Amino acid sequence: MPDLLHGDENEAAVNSLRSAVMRLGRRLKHQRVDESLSPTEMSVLGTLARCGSATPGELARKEHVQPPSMTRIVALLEAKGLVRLEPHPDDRRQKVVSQTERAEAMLEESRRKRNVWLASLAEGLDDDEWAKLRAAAPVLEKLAHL
Amino acid sequence: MPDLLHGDENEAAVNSLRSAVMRLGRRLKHQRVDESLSPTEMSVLGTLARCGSATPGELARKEHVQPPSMTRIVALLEAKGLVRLEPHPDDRRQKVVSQTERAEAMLEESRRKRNVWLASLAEGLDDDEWAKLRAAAPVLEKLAHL
DNA sequence: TATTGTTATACTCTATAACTATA
DNA sequence: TATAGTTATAGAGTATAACAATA
Repeated sequence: MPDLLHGDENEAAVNSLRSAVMRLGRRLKHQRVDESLSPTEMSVLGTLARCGSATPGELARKEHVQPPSMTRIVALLEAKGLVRLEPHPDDRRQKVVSQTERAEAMLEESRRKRNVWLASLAEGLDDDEWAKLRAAAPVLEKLAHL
Repeated sequence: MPDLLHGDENEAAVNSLRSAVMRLGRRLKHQRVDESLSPTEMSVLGTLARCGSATPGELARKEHVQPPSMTRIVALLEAKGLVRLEPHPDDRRQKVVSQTERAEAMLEESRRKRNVWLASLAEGLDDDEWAKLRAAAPVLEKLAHL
């Protein structure tokens, strides 16, 4: 029984995590690397960069967004030339969304910009704190999908 | 030069963190412990529980929200009987916000409800992962305020 | 009949700008 | 003149409900 050992600590961690996630989320909203891209749009591009391509439904599930919201997001990305929509080979109801070359270039550029923010953060965190963040990052990702 | 040792890992962590924070934030929005309380309202109550009392301006800065937004949030909390507003002793422009007994009871109740969600999460994370979350939680809090 | 995606609509949260009162 | 808070308004992002097309 793993959690019984640290039940209270886990609960405290969840409280702390929730508060921190909400506040960090608001900060991240303001420090967009690209002014014209919302956090979710950015996240979708990141997913496509990792997975190659996906249907709108898959993207909606991954981003924890309802299908109509993803329809809108994909349409915005397409209008910006960052995403391509193609018919699904097997199922004519579905569509296949994939990133364009322009999206790849934009992600590279945004990575460069992110380093500026990263540098400013690095001044406030020590090695040990960074190590803890690196260790927790994959767990947070897992948590977001659990 | 601390960060040069793990510069790439830190950058990857930041990418991963941002994505995870945005997705987790959306999940948390949906799993409110109290349907009638927004995440920020909840966060404000948490802050008041920790700090005792604060002015609207202090709360706005802590939550990374603009003053007019905090005005609205405080008004909503007051209407729900969770917060009390009193005149500032030294400065008649300011106000002092503090939580009511009802807020304390509600926080206790919400803590109980949170355990349900916690229990479901515990099934998906092992001891090691929980340890990483516990270690990173204070760093995330710090990051949110940096 | 179930599922994928879309359209139309409304809501929640936050921001900006302009204003009031106090310092 | 500067600061704390408020009012009024607008905008971004998401949700729900109803619908179309395909399985």
